[in-house]
Amino acid sequence: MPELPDVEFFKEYFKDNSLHKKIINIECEDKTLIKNVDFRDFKKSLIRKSFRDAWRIGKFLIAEIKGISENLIIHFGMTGSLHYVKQGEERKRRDRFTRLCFRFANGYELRWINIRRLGKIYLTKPQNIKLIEEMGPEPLQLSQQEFLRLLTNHELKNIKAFLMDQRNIAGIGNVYSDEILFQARINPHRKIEDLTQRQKKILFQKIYQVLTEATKILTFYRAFPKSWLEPHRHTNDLICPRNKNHKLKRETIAGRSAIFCPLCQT
DNA sequence: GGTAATGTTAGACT
DNA sequence: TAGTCTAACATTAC
Repeated sequence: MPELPDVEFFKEYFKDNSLHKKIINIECEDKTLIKNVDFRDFKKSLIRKSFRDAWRIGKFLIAEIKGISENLIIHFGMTGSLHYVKQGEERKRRDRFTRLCFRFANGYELRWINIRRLGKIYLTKPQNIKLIEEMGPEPLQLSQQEFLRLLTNHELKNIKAFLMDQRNIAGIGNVYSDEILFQARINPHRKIEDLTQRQKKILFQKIYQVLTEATKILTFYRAFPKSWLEPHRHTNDLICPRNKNHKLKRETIAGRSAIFCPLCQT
C-alpha cells in the first residue's frame, strides 16, 4: 500500500487520532525493526510523552515528540499500515501483524502493522537517514521546469526506473508509476531520451493528477475509478480500461512487476 | 505447494 | 561513470 498517497493518508490518520495523547506504554513484537536506537532507550524516550505534529517526506512519516528533538520516523515497507483502536481489540485480521504499538492514557492504542517486516522505525532526526537526506523533490511541489530539468539529468535511464527512484522524485513506487505511465500513455520500457517534449509535459501533469486524485480517493475511503489501471492489477481480466479490445500486459520492468497496455502506451 | 506481492539496497555486470 | 539486473531481507495470500 504505502506510496505517497497512502503515506499521506496515514499521516492524516495519525494526526486525527494520535496527537496530544499521553503515551503510557509501548510494546514491540520485533525489536530488530527499530533502527538507530535500542528498544529500551526508544521506550524511555517516548513514555509519558505525546506526539505534537506529523508530516510526510516521500514514503516516510515523521512525528514530532513533545519535549525531545528527535523524531519518530516510520517507513512502512511493502506491507505496512496504521490502526488506532481500543487496547486489546482485534478488529481486523491484519492486527495480528502488529509489530509496534503505542498505548495511550485514554485506553486506545496506535498499531504499526507490518506483515512482511520490511518496514523500519527510527528515533532520530530526518537528516540522519540516508534515504531522506538523498531524497528528490516532492512531486506535488515540483514545477514543470524543474521536472524537465530532472529528466535531462537522466536521459539514458528507463522512465519507470526513474519515477520509482526516490533520489529523483519522492514518494512514487511500483503501483503509482504504472498508473502515471498508463494515464500519460507512455510505455514503461521507454528511455527518457526517447520521450518527446510533449510526452514529458503530459507526464508531469499526470504525476500531479494521479497522486492528488489518489490521495483524495483514499481520504474518502473510495475505490479507484474504473478508468484507472489500478483496479486491474488485482484481477486477471487483463482488460485495458481505455479499450476493452486491448489486452494488458504484465512484465518485469526495472525489477518490478509492471502492468501496462502495449497498444495505448507508446 | 508454488508464486507473487505497494520497498530498499548491495554488489555484480554491461 | 551510469544504468541494469539479481539477490536478499521476511511473510502472507491466493
